[in-house]
Amino acid sequence: MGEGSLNNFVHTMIDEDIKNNKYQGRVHTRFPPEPNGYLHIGHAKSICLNFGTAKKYGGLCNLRFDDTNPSKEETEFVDSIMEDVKWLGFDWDDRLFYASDYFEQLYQFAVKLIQKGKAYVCELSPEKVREYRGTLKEPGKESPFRNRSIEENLTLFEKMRKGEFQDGSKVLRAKIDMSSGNLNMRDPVLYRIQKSEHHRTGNTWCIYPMYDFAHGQSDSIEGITHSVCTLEFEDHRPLYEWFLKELEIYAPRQIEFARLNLTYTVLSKRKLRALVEGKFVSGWNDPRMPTLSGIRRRGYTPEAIRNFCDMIGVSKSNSTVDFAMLEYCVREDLNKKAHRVMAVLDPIKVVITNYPEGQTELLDAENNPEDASMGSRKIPFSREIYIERDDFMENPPKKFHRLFPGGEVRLKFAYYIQCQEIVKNADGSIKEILCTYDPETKGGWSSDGRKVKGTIHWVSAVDALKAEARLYDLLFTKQNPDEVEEGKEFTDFLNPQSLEIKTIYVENTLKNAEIGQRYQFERKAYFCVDVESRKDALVFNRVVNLKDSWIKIQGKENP
RNA sequence: UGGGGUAUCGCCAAGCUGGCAAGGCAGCUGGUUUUGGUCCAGCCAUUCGGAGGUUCGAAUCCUUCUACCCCAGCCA
Repeated sequence: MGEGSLNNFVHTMIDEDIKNNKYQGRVHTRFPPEPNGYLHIGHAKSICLNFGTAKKYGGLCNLRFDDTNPSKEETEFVDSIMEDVKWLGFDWDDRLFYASDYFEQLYQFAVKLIQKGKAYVCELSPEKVREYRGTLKEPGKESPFRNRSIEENLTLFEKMRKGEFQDGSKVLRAKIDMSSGNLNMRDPVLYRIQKSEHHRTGNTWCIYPMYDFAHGQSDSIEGITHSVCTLEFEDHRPLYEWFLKELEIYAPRQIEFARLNLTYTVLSKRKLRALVEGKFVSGWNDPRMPTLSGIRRRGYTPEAIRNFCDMIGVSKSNSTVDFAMLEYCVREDLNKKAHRVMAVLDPIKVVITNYPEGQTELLDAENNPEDASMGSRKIPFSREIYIERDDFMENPPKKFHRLFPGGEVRLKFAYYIQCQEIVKNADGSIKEILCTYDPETKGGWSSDGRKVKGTIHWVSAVDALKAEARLYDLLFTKQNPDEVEEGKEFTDFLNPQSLEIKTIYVENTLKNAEIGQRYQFERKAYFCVDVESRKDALVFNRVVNLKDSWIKIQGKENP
């Protein structure tokens, strides 16, 4: 949907509407978040669908905050939502709206309904309302206040607005059908009394419209053609349509699609909030969170997210997307964009015994083999270097083509080295590895046609910079953390290894790495400079590992 | 017999005017490679939740059964 190129059932419906000249060929959507939390990857699906659809059809998409419940909504959230939508790459131009913009209009709509004898003020307590509503299988009972006169309803409703009644003492209800199989049609509440301050209208109102009474009418006022929402609103559609019909106003078409579910994570505001409030993560923007702010900090790109939304499609079946698909999307994007750089995450020292002591030379290293225009850099090489601990094995298995006693490997961009000796500590662990290099192989090429099986990465010990690496992994150990047995909570399945902090060595060209910059640490993973990073204390977040087929081979050889 | 939905490869998902199952992810085989990365080539549903039926022919139409999801907030 980033390009609006893929088709889906929503587009099929729009195509029909266009063919039938419904809405005169217009396409106008909206993204309607409630500002009561941070946006997550599931919202990205909706954003891409709504803005993407508008783009595809040359239409418009509004950003509208559904702020009808003052007790839950805050300005902090509207700010973060706007930031996230922009970051994702979408623009609402001058069409920023709030349901609260329409409070007066909505009030007048309610008055109209009362005048038509289609709404009444009900004084049943919340408990009684529930009781009278009936159950899923049994019809409800009519409220004793259902047949008040229009005049009395008008007076009472006006007094509600004036603040003459206590919170919860009265509500305005639609008069529809207490025996409907669809509970939403059993005289739904339109307005409740809530004397709390609204983030935008302050204290000018003490009655607030319910979602059902605000959403469709807001869509109508804005001239929305296709009101796309998630599946759970499917049984609200008859009500959505009932209001527009009774109010005799322009009617958009509501279309429902399946919300996103992702393996190994949770995507409900309630649970995400619980993770933040329970300090299981550092905040809404913790790089392990599926929030857009978390994902952004982690190092995901908007392009990768948009591509992901294109890839997963849009349908009505309740599905759970494999987290691997998201990871595929970032790798694909970062492979093209990220500078390659060398970093050793788990160092072991190698001394090149025949290399002159105290000497340092600069070697050429290309920044991205996928894109020559990204140029090259100079990296320092010296007598002592660090290599990755698992790039050396004293007793290598078959097919291990890295460094081992007597073996020769290529140090990427540098020289061929051969392992001569292992120096151990008193406890038997390896202290350092002594190697010799072949001066004729500078740059990593040999003129005699000799072949080496492996190429490994390294950093010059004296030149390397120490840095902090935050290695993130899946937040949960369970594919579906929402599915918990009796007595357990979703937080019981948090992955204790979701964050590992290490001190690593990186090549000194990273000295001026800027916050938000993404790199590929050769042969390891993509990393992104964290917001907490400083010049003298670099911090890198692991975005995602590179694919590693060696672990597969290893598993097969040594089961 | 509450109402509303959904069922196509391990995971997403096309297909819906009936004509003989796209694509992606994952996986598997090979090839290229100064990243065991990328890239390239090949493989991966005789079958479309089950059972009947209509038809020369059905994932697509009809009947019926089954499974799963959503709804009893003065939340959205």
